[in-house]
Amino acid sequence: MFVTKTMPKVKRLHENDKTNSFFELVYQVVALIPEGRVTSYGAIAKYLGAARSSRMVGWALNALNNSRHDLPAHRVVNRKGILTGKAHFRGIPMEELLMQEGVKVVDNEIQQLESIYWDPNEALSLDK
DNA sequence: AGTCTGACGGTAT
DNA sequence: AATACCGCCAGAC
Repeated sequence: MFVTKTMPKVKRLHENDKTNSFFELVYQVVALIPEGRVTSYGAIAKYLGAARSSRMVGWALNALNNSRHDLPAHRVVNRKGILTGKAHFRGIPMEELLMQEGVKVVDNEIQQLESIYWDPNEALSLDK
């Protein structure tokens, strides 16, 4: 399920299969977010070729709630660095998960977002 | 089958 | 600066 250097393939997969692969693609990208870094729903959507489907990224992560997984969903925040998905976390709070990785969070908002922001559009650039 | 609802984001007002 | 609007589309009814 997880992909590393084959992300370009992911794009092709998306083009070929427009049914329900979107969630899987989201999970693949989320799995690649480095510890201590965060990205946004919109950035993931854009990387998957669905720039205007950021809401679906959140929806995809929401679907994780009822199943076991090892995805760092807490590393996905909105474009301003606000922990908008906080309410959906069970067990360890999203904020705490981030703190454990050294990410500073104050009042639901990530501090110094720019310095830890991880953009799949750059990190997983197809040009590389 | 039709409607509604979002872990969003951009564009307009 | 703040608010409003709406496209996106899979699922739940």
